[in-house]
Parts: sequence; C-alpha cells; structure tokens
Amino acid sequence: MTEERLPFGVAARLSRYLQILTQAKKSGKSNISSRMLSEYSNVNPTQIRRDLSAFGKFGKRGVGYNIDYLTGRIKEILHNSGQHNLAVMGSGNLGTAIASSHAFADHGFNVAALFDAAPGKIGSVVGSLTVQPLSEVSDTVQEKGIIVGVLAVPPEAAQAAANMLMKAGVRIIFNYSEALVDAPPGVAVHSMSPAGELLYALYFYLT
Amino acid sequence: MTEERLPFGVAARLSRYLQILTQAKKSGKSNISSRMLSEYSNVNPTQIRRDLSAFGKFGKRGVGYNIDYLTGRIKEILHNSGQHNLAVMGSGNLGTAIASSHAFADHGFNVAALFDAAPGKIGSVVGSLTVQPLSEVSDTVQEKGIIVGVLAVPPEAAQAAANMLMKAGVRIIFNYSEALVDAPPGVAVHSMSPAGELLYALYFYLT
DNA sequence: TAGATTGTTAATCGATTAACAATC
DNA sequence: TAGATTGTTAATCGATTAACAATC
Repeated sequence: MTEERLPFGVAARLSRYLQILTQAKKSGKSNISSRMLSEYSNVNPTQIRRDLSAFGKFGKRGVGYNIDYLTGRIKEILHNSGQHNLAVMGSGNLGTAIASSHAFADHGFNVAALFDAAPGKIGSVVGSLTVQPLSEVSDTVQEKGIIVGVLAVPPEAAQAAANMLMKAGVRIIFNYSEALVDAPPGVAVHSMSPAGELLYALYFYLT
Repeated sequence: MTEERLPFGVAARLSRYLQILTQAKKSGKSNISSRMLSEYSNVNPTQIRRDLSAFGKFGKRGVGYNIDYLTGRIKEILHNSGQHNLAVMGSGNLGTAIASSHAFADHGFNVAALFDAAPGKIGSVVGSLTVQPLSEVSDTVQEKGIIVGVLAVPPEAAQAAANMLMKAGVRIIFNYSEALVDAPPGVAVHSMSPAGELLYALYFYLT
C-alpha cells in the first residue's frame, strides 16, 4: 500500500461509508454488510467490498463488517482524527440550523464561531455560541485555528463573506448559498446545490 | 443519439452545469467557457466539452457557450420542463430556510406545502405557506401532485416522516436529517451529508 | 491577423458488474 | 451442515487527461 493520495472517487466513497457507519452505530447496530451499506450509499456492493479490501481484510465472511472496527480503519485511511473548527457566516434560519445541528459534531467538527452582518443580530445566542460582528472574523479565525468556513448568507453577500474568510486564512469554503463563489488556487470551494441534485433525481424519475 | 437513459455520471454533471448556468446568467453573463464552467463545477474542462459535444455542437470556438442557448439544450436533454411540487416536512429553522429559499424556484421546483408535528407550529405562516398538521399530508400530496418530499425534521422523526410521504405517493425523498432512511424499491432517497462532504474536503486539505 | 476556445482523438485509469470460491 | 457474505477475478464501460487541428 503506497502512501499516495487516494483517487477522488475513493475518498468520496470512504467518507460516505464513514457517515453511514456513524449513523448505523447510533441506531444500535454492531455489524453491517456491504449490501446494507450499498442501500444507504447508492454504491454497488461489489464496489464497496473492493474499496475496503484494497486496504485490508476488514470483514468476516457470512457476517459482514464490525462497525466500530471499520469506522476506525476508515478514519485512519482518511487521516481523520481530532477536532477541527468551523466558522458559520450568517445567523438566519439556515445558519442557526447549521450551528445547532449535531451532524458535524459526530465527525469531530466543532462550530466555533457564528458571524452576522446585521447589527440587530450581534450578541444574540445560538446554543453555546454568541453571534459576532464581521469585524471579528479575522481575529477569531486565527485565534481558534478555523480552517473551514460555511456560507449561510443571502446569495448577494456570499462572495464578500467568502473573501473575509479566505483573507483570514480559511482554506475550505462550504457554500450553502446558490451564488457562485470565486476563490484563488489553494482554497477549495464546495457548493451545496440541492436544486441541482433534485434535477438529477428527477431525471431518473422521469425516464 | 439513442433515446436511452443517460449514465449516472453524465446526468449528474449536466444537472450541475444547469445549476451553474442559471447562476451565471443571474450575474449578468451571456457566455461562458468550459474553463469557467470547470472552475465552478470542479469538473475537468475537457470532460465538460465531451459531455456537451455528445449531444451537438453547442459552443463557438474562441468564444465559449451562449448561456441561454446551452441552458435550453441541457433542459431538453434532462427532460426538465414545467413545474414540480415539493413538500417540506418540519418547520424549524431548517425547514423554514428551505421553504423560503429561491434555490429551488430557479429550476421550476415549487414548495407547495409545509408540515409540522408540533401543534404550536400549525397555522403559522412562512412566506406564502401556512404550516399544516401531519394529518393533512396524504390529502395534500395527492391534491397538489407532490412527487418530492424534503425531510427537515430531527433525526429521530425522519423515518416516520418519510413513511408518511411514501404512503401518500411521494417517489423522491430528500433527506436533510443525519438519520438513515429506509425506503422500498421505487422510491429514491437522496441524503444530504454535509459532514461526509466535509470529511472528503478535509482529506485533500490534509494530504 | 492574433488570441482564444471548441470539438475530437488517443491513451490511460478508475468504476461497474457478474460470478464464484473461500469461509465465517 | 446450511446459509450468508466476503474477497477476488475478469471483462466491460465510463472518466480523465493531454494534445492539437479547426475555427470563431
């Protein structure tokens, strides 16, 4: 096994398996088969077994994969250990939903700061966070070692919010707005596009 | 050009291009090159040109693609025309954000109903919608011809909400909760997994 | 004309799938 | 033992990429 970067497809699928394993564990399961992983991930079961067996024999024939064990191995492969801090831009309904969600915490992601442009929102409390003004983005990102920024702002404010984050040192932008966001090389922009995914799902429904 | 179903990858990428074209149009552009489409979609520019040229010569050398024209052609390829109705389950922060968003409307998706289990929420108004009780799911889905259901409920309520929608005839479930959702064959479940996508982005940041 | 970008080829690599022996 | 499921092979298909002539 060479220590090279994984192909994009493999890394994407392993991340997906990890997410599913975490949820399956929560629902009380201790083992899971490639067939069940396939149902939840929409990845072919043979492909799943191939992905995993490239790194070792993680399963038991006739039984499936032990969830705790497999979770540990995939975390190793993805170098996923420890905590990472996130900043959320925008404290509207979407920003509040993201900051309150447990979805990130399950994977070691900690929402460490919440910012808003509106003076009326500054100081209001969301869970354990207090909404901060944009003037504090730079200092907070550096103090807390934030490497991921989440855009939960209106489309017309998305690029400006991204610029502030990138200037402060953020290298990964999660864009929940519809707007297109430009970034220099070295910064990864990942745009959520529910409408795009819906178009895709609908195509297979219509045909 | 045979009238067969597109490969999954092609349909996914065309959906993505359509989403980007819609946003690029909004920002005032009238043309776009495969290189720019590549920056926003993270798809290789040669791959984009190949995807498009499989259906015809849509571009102009030295200029790029006309956004309006290309939008029309991709809509044809994806059989995307007309309106489709959505139902959103859950009127918390996330459900409210989804129901208020323009992201879906840009592609002909109309949020036609919003449901909640909490008696205190019933009757409250979100945009042009009034929150309805779960007892009305079945009738509303059938009356309005709703084919897509969006889960914006707490994880422990996700499966029950999905079951109600499926029983009423919904064939596409968009799961915004972290929970795993089971569905019979014939129903497509599409789970958003921001944490999973973040794991993926982080892997390439860490390596 | 000069610059830019498409459309297309060719070569390589990864994904997909069926099938099945191994084995829990 | 019987049933289930992994690990693996082999064959095919789609994705990726560089390169470049065509042409706007």
